This record gives sequence, structure tokens and C-alpha cells, in this order.
Amino acid sequence: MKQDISKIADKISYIQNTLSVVNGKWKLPILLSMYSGISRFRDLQRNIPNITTRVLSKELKDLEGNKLIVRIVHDTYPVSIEYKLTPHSHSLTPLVDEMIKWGKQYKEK
Amino acid sequence: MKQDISKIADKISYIQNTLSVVNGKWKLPILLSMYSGISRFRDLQRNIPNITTRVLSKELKDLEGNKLIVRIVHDTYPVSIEYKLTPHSHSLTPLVDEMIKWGKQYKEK
DNA sequence: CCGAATCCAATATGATACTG
DNA sequence: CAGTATCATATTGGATTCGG
Repeated sequence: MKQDISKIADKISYIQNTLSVVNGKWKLPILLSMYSGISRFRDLQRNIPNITTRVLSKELKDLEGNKLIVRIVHDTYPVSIEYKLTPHSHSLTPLVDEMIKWGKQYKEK
Repeated sequence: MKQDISKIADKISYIQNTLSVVNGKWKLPILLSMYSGISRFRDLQRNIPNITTRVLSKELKDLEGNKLIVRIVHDTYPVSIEYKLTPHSHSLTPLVDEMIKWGKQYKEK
């Protein structure tokens, strides 16, 4: 049952890596929305209950900084902006799915 | 590709359920330590780098409030206190494992 | 040893208004 | 449409001290 302490320390540090990328109330809901095909600021805000523009803006920048999404400016008139997932971001889908699964069954208690 | 918006809303709300239980820097590292067999306050603090007594104390209360752990007072002298996982808490292991897995491969980039 | 209490700093989140 | 600016509140983190 007991495990090597040094391995536990490694695992804790891996968890903290993950948390440093997806921590907070909003990043995973944003990613889920984007997995579902939503790519515009306005649409994301409409789709995610109670998120404010200020928070959405900050979170998108964080996600961009961690290379999970890219911000694309279309040179139209007026300018339109699209947020797209990077290939790397799809590696998070198992985690997101587990979150959904657990939250669903937890609610049922 | 596009999904029914109402289903997305449900999924977001499930994710938020999960986050309401495990959000923050420390709860998953604490659970991981406990999965590994650590059950005493002092040992948890030693095992989780940089956590303070104040934060550990608060997080343990939160986890207890969400029925993931129980606090057992042994009537010895001096009193010894043991934190134990509830059966319910084990339903989180797939999520924790995903966190470890993702954090590990992320680090390698 | 196992925390609780206190005080304070730093972040995260939220409400609202406004701009190119 | 896609944000920024400003202000306010809430939550989290940290240092230290204290009591059973």
C-alpha cells in the first residue's frame, strides 16, 4: 500500500504542473466550449454562464500563453477575431471528460 | 462537430460541480498523499512541499465537508488524529491519475 | 504533536462603464 | 464585436503565535 515517498513528491509536482495550466473556475469550461466548436469571444461569453468580459479576456490570454489556444485576427471589416485550439490542447480532453463524468455522478448524490 | 448547446451547458455545470470540490492548489495533492497511505496532519505537511498549517487545516476541513475524508480522534494520550479517506473519495482516482499523466508529459515539453 | 487564532499580503473574481 | 479601465469584493496564501 505504501509507496516510495520520492515518487509521491514527483506525482504531486506533476499535478501542480497541470494545475498551473488549468487552475481556476473558468479555464476548463472555456476549453469545453471550444471543443464544442465555439471560437468567438462573444459566443464564448454567451455560452458560459456568468463569466464577465474581464475574466474571459484574462483567461483567454492565459490559455494562449500556455499554447492551448491561438488568437487569430481576420483582416476583414470590421476585424473579426477567432480563438482556435492548438493540437496540443486536445491532449486535455481525457481530463475534461473525467471532470464531466465525476461532476455528473457527484451531483446525483 | 457542433453539439447541442444545452448539452454543453450541462457539461459546463458538471465541470463546475467537480471544481467546487477539488479546486485550488492543494486539494488534489492532499488526496494523492492520502491515497499513498499518509493519514496524519504532520506527515501530510511534511509530504506536501510548501503547504502551511493554516492552509492544510482549512483544506482538510473543506475535504471533510465534502465527505471525501473523515477526521478520527483517537482517545490516546496525547490525542492522536487520523484523517481517513471515505469510500467515495476513491471515485476521484481516475481524475487524479489524469492530472498526473498530463502534468508529466506537459513537463517534458 | 495537532492544530486554531490572528494579522496581513497577494490573487482571483466580479460589476459596471466605456472605447475603437 | 472584442475587448480595456476602474473599482470593489472574495478567496487564498503566508508568517507567526498560541493552547490542549
